[in-house]
Amino acid sequence: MTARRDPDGRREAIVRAAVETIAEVGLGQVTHRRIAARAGVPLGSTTYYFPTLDDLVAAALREGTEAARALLEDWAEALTVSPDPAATLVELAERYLADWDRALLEYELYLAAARTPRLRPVAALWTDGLRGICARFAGPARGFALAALVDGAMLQALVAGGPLEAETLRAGADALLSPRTAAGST
Amino acid sequence: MTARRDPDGRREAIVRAAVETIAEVGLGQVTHRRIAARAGVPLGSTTYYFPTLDDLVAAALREGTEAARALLEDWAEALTVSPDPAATLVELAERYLADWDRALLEYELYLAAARTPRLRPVAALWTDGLRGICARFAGPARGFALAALVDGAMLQALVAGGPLEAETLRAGADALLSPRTAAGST
DNA sequence: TCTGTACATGTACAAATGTACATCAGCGGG
DNA sequence: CCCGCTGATGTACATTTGTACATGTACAGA
Repeated sequence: MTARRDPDGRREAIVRAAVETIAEVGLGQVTHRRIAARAGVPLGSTTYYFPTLDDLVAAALREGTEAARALLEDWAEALTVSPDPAATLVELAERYLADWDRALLEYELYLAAARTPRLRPVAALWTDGLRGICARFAGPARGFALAALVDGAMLQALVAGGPLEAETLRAGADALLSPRTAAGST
Repeated sequence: MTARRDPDGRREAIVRAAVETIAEVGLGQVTHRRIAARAGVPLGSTTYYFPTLDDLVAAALREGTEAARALLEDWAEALTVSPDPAATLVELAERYLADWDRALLEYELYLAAARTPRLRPVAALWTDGLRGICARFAGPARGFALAALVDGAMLQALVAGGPLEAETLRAGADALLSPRTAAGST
């Protein structure tokens, strides 16, 4: 049975393949041919749906990041009902990092955004989301610090090629979430 | 006056050009030709001194990171004599980030190390150095958290394309360096 | 059934790239 | 000055890549 036409589905399959390809080989090694092969479509399809490779990559980064950001809603909920937000935050970060590809994609996006201003709104999907959540529990300044800590701790785990250092993040979260000033401080 | 032979100097010039090229265009767009042009040497020189582009890139990453790590000794000294280590740390991070290229190189290295285990020892030059210093002031767990916070805060500044958020880092450093448990806690 | 439009494909091509290496140049010692 | 070794150069080449597009196919409406 020959597949029926499904332009939307095909376009999405290409974007999904691009997400996976970026995670696997990094932005610098992404090619049309790699994406096409991964999506199981002919080479010409990638340029049919996207004018340039940059456009395809941008679409992939956006899609990957939107998926990650959607997770943050679960984070917010889990932290809200948790009797121990610091411990919960550690668990959430560990779980996030368990999907290595997703984490790599995030940092690929960060580095790309550092060089390419038009990607910054995409990167902000995650950073602003995370910061917003952390600020809800620790106030603005400490909350933003907590978000930076989470990002930094996960990055360091990636660099070391190992798991998140739970005690490190736990100690930091404890300090930043300590009841001393979190709720009422400016 | 024709330049005399200086193989060591030439090799270093190539590595230096590679460092600058990586910072400028990112690891994914680094080419022999770009490095050679930047170093002001003929194309063949890059392959004369380095068997592969990967070897040249690795040498550049190492050199760039060693230079950055050497700065950490200044950090240690400044923090030691400072009456307000948190404020000093913020200043040091701000100054580090003022050299945008250097900061970009660091994160390029991080991301590369996440994918390429043989680069991890190079990345560890910075992460271990920073962690060691922070641990000296905040103890192991909180010190490691502080190091992650510094890395995360700088990364977020790069992503946003703006300056370091001093208040954020300041708030985090204050919390992690608070006298409550820093000196004696395990 | 025919037709026009949209979807899809695979080829072609110019440009770029890493690498290899034949050849040339510099230099020091005899 | 000559020679051999080391340093240096620029060309060549096979491969890869992004992009363009002619051609073919699918499909809905008349």
